[in-house]
Amino acid sequence: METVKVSLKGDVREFEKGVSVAGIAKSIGMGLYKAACACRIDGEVRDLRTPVEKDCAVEILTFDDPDGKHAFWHTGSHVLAEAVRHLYPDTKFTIGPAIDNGFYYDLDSETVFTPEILEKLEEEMRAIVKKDQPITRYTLPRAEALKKMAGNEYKEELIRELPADAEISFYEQGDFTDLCAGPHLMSTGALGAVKLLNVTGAYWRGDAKNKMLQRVYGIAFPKKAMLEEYLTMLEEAKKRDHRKLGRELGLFAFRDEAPGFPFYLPKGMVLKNTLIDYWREVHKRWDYLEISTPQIMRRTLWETSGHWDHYKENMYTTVIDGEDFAIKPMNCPGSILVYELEPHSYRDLPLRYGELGLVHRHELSGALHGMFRVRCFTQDDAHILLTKEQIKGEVVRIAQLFDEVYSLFGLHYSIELSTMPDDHIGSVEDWDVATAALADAITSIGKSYVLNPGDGAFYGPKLDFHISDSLNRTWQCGTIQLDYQLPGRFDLEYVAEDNEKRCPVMIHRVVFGSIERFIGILTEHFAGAFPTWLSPVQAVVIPISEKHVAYADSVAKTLQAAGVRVECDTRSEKMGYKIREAQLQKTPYMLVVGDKEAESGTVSVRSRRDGDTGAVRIEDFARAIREEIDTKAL
RNA sequence: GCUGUUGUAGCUCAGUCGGCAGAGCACGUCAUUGGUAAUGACGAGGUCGUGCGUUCGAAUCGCAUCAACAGCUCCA
Repeated sequence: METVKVSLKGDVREFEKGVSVAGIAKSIGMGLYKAACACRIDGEVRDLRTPVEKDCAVEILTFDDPDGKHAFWHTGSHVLAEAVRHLYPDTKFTIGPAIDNGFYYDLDSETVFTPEILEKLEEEMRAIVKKDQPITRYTLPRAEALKKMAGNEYKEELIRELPADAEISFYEQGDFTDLCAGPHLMSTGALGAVKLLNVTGAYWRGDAKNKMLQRVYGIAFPKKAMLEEYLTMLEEAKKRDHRKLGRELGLFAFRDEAPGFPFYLPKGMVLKNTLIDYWREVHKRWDYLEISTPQIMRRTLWETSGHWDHYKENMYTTVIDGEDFAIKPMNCPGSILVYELEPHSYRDLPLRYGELGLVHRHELSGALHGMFRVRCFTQDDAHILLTKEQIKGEVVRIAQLFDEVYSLFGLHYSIELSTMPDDHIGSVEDWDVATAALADAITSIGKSYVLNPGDGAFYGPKLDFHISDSLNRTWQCGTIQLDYQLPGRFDLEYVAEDNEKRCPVMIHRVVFGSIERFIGILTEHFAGAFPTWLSPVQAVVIPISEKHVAYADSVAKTLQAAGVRVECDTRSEKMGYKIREAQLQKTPYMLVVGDKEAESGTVSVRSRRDGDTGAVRIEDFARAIREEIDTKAL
């Protein structure tokens, strides 16, 4: 008998050559076999059915491993497809992958998959899981694969894209067969608890020109309790939703009269202004010069910049004295006009123009999403003009500034490098150099990035800084965009050391992204309980009865004088009622004052986080909260 | 923009088969003056998103439209 040596977590065991990984798992124990979802052979994720033909290291992946989960959910999508096949046999299957949180299947069907139908499908899925059907894998050469999928133009298209000589793999369970690369579980019974979440539209191959399919989303777990825990987590996440909190906390609002255009309420305005104060402090320290450019500028400007050709769909336009003007969707051309006002020397570079620019963009109605995606927003923009030699150093400097800002809020971010899109201006060579410069700068400071091919701006590649919301969806906040095009289009110049005139490079960058999106992110990140320095109301004084109103007022005045945003709740309600309300408003400190406090010149401090923390002298409280605000403590 | 879903009081939501529009919270008045998450009584508040239609009669059925939500596409 020929054997192979298999290393399992450092433990080397011998098996018959050609043994499947499933067989190996079984030999270790039925528990592991049942929990196994996929495996890694010499570091590569594979199917449990893979025969082991040579000595190697094998790792059995369960649901606890991300790749194990992936296989688990991928099988979930096949079970969904089988259920659809049983109940709606005319449906054409397209693609059905696992995603970060579950799986989906894109279906082409005359039937509209309503929530009621999803329930029926879910029932059918449970029946399939209960039957514990074995899942088998086999391969076919292209011609036979095409024959097998005849009549399904989607699968045929996918098969034709594979190499002509490829052995094309299929997975089969019950009466359902799917073209699929795997890996998959060994049988449908392992799926445990399944749930279909919703149905949405999705274009075939992600192209809006193609037919829109129906995408059914689902999730599955090995145990029912895990599914319930997940659904509870989703409910909890909804409570952090900035749209809900924004209303409850009186921060911002939307009206039908202005879809996508936010209204800031008094408390939201305090938050916004506090962020802006902080932004000014940081940018002054990092040598930025603040400017402000007009809201509406002549069409010819946007023609020169290229926006009129490449961004017109998103621009609001108007006519002044019979001439076309555009409401700015971006701030860069304005900054360029400022740069042009006077000649510049290489000694002035990098020249950093900062601008809190209010921009308007006609976003598609379906894309609007609370403060995350609006049609009118303030970018904390900056345009930096510099020489090619200065690029790397400046990008490093910007990335450091970003890190300082995000760290202050305790935000985690991921970086994406977006490269040249189809619709672009400038030569491929320029794009290559610029893209490499960005990549180089990020790696040089020990950060890593994910490549996002073809997603750059039309004028240059960019580094995007993504931050997650309460549901783990990521939103682009910061961006650093390198631009070799605009300065040339405007014939910008600087006088170099050798007295020659040269054209500078431009960097566009935002840290918050937009104040609106950042406020949305912060609201969800803190679940509305902003750090004291950002809280619209930092402390509320609560007199126990009307007798104590005068003292409460004096406490409020003392704190006001110390620069604390304080309110005094003098309504004739019981203390418990006022505390409850202040707590629900996530006010950092509640200062309860009654006879004892009035006599001793103290306040009884209740923190929203730690509850009643006892009485302190008013001056001491003022000093402590001042310190907390000044250090911008989390 | 596309696909699906949802619009009833400021908020959260009931409203059965087409037959007088409902609750809790919030709001107002009055009483209560209190010690760390909701005091009590009374009161006011809605053209049921909007328009057109079907019907003796529409919150309820149909069509259109607006907005929101989930996702796709797009994007800070």
